[in-house]
Amino acid sequence: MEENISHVQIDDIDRSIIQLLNKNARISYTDLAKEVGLSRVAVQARINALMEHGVIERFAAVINPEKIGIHVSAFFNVEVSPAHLHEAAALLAEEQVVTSLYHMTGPSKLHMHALFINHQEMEQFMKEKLYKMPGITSVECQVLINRYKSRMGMRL
Amino acid sequence: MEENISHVQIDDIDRSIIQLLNKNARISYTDLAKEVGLSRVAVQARINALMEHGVIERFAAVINPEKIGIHVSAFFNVEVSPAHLHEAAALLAEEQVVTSLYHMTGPSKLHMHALFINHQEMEQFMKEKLYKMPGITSVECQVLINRYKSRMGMRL
DNA sequence: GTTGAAATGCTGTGTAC
DNA sequence: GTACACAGCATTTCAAC
Repeated sequence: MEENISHVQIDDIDRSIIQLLNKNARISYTDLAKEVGLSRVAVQARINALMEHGVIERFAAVINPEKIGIHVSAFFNVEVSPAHLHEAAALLAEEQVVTSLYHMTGPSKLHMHALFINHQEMEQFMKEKLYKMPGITSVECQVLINRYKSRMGMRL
Repeated sequence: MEENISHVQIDDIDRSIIQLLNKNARISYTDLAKEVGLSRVAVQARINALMEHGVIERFAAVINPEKIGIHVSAFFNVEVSPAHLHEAAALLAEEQVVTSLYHMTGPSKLHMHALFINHQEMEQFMKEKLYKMPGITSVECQVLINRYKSRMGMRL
C-alpha cells in the first residue's frame, strides 16, 4: 500500500487535456471532451485523478503585473552562509513582493523573483529588508527588460 | 479614443476577485459573487473587463513537472553579443524545454528557465543547442534543489 | 450597481453495457 | 472506457429599477 507515489504515468490524452487546460482553465468538461475525443465522464475522471496525484496542482489566473501598476520585475541571486540559509529563506518567503524563491546549486544560493511598483520600492526592499537579513553575503540583482517567452513551468 | 491603455485602475473588489481566481480559476461566478459580496452579474462584468484590459491574461493549469517525470529544473544566465541577441532569443524561445526567457539588464543578458527529464537531457541541450547558437559568449547554469515559494508572477 | 426571469448549457451522480 | 438519463446548478441575456 503505497500512498506517496512520486511519479505518475500519463498518456497522450492526459497530455492533451493538460495542454488545453493550460490554455484555458475555465473550459467546460463538455468542450474538453469534444476536443480530446473522449466522453465527458472519462475526461472528468482523468482530471480528478490528475489532481489527486498532484500532477495538476491547481488552476490559476495569469496576471499581467504591468497592467495594474507593478512596473518592475527583478531576479535576485542571493548568497547566504549555510548556517542561515533556511532562516533567510523563510524570512524572504514571507515578503509580499517575493513571488518565487528557490534553493539552487552553488554556494548557498537562493534564486528569487520579486515584483515592485517602481525602482524606489525595489531599492527600499533591498536596503531595508534584504541587506538586513542574517547571513547574507552577496546579492546580485537583474531587472527585466523584455519578455520573450513565459509559460511558467509548463513544458509541452 | 484611446485603445492602447497600458495602465488600468482596479479597486479592492477586483483585487479580491483576482486572488480568488488565482487560488482556484475554476470557481463558478455564483460562488465568486458570494465570496466578494457582489451580484453574480457584476462579478461577471468585472472579470470580462479585467480580461479585455489584459489584467487577466488567461486561466492556466499549474502543473508539477516532477510528477510526470520531469526531474530537472534549471535557470540559465546567457550572455549574447548585442548583434545576435534577438536572433538567439528567437531560437531559444522555440525550444520545447525552455519555459521562460527574458531579456535582463546587464551585458546582453538573457535569463532562461528550462525543464529536463534528467541531467543527461540537460547536458545534451546545452552541448547541441545552446553552445551552438550564434553570438553566445557565456552560459551560467544553476539547477534547482528546493522550492521555498512559487507563486508565479502574482503579488498579493 | 441591483433583482428577477427564461432559455440554454453544464455538472454530478447513478444506471447499464 | 461508452451511452443514457435525471436533478440541480450555472451561465447568458434580457428587462426593469
